[in-house]
Amino acid sequence: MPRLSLTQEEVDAFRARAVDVATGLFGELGYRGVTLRSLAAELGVSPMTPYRYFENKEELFAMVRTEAFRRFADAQKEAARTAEDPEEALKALGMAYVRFALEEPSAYHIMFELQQAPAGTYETLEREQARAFSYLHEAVRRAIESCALEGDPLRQAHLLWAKVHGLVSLHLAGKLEMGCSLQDLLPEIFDNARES
Amino acid sequence: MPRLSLTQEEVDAFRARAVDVATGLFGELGYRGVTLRSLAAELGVSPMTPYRYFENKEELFAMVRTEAFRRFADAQKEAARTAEDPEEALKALGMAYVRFALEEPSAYHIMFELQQAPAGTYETLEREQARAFSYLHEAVRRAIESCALEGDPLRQAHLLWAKVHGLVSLHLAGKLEMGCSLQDLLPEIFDNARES
DNA sequence: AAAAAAGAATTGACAATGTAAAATTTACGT
DNA sequence: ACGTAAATTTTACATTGTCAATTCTTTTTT
Repeated sequence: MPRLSLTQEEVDAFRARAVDVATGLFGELGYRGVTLRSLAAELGVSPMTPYRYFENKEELFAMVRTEAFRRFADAQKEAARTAEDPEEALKALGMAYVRFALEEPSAYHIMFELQQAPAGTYETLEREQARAFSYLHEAVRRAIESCALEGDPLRQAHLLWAKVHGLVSLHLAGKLEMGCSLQDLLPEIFDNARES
Repeated sequence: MPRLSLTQEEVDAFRARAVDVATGLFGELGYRGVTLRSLAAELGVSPMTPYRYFENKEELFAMVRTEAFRRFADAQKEAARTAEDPEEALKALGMAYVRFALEEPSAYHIMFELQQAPAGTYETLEREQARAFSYLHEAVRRAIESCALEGDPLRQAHLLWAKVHGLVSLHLAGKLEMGCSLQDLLPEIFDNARES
């Protein structure tokens, strides 16, 4: 009886390469702008080959988003790890958040695209999303514990997230150009956070 | 020389009806989910008829967004008009903002979709977007003038907008379900605003 | 009132896409 | 070497956006 010719490593390698290329394409051209044929061409394989590694375009897209969230979550994790006291941690997380959004705007676009697949469709994606938020949640919890912040941790974490995300969204949507840049507004958010 | 058979009113009427139907479809199914054929069927005309009234699908979509922004801007305008003092105005604008997002979530989705056409493509759309923001901007200006708020008007207006938009986005993306609802978080934002 | 003219609507057609199914190639165990 | 099953490619098709040709309507001109 013959064996598999594709090892798990090979499968993973192809997927990783495809996701990598697709990340650029999706970010640049949007979901509609990417065709599986062009992706296949970019990868140097025939049009149907990706279907051996991805269920369909939707799943490929989900994987691209998942990877983006993974990178983002890793950056958050690192920021949280580096900081010493809770207050520093919050600032570091905010900086890391914005840095990611500015360095990978297309990834950020894709991550927070409002048109979502019905919840529960892609577990890994949702797990990475949750993980990305967890570091902020934890940092806020500690900040409150050490009295650098007040209120309910989850609530305050959401508020902070909302503020930064809102700001970044408006910035990326080009709505902050009128003399008001992200850099200008960011500190205000952190200063604000301390006193509520 | 022969005359037009279609009066401007008839053209506008068809466009309005098409935009109305399309609003529901786009909101429910997303851009990809809507086909001009299905829209035409819904309107009871042949597949190509919409092309007499819209350049293409993209323009139809832009018109749908424009109308959504117009409704939103009108709601903001009304909220600003009703309020007596500047502080009330701010609160009223925030309430109106959230009310619109909750009552027309699909419109809100479409309005703030991150995948944008290159700026300058649809003037009317951009004009309505700017108008939607202008009422908040003006209210903040007055609040600062009457010392209910401090700082630079444009800056503070952007901050407020970012906060509310961020919160609403997270809510609509289903990211605030964990015991933290929009209703809970909203007041915090307004309280916060007064002290920066 | 009939014909002409041009606008409006429909129909037909085509290229691009997602993807299913068939056909082919490749690689491994015997 | 050879058979077998996996991997890939090739074919094929339905759906879409949209152009072009055709038909239908309405209005002006004679």
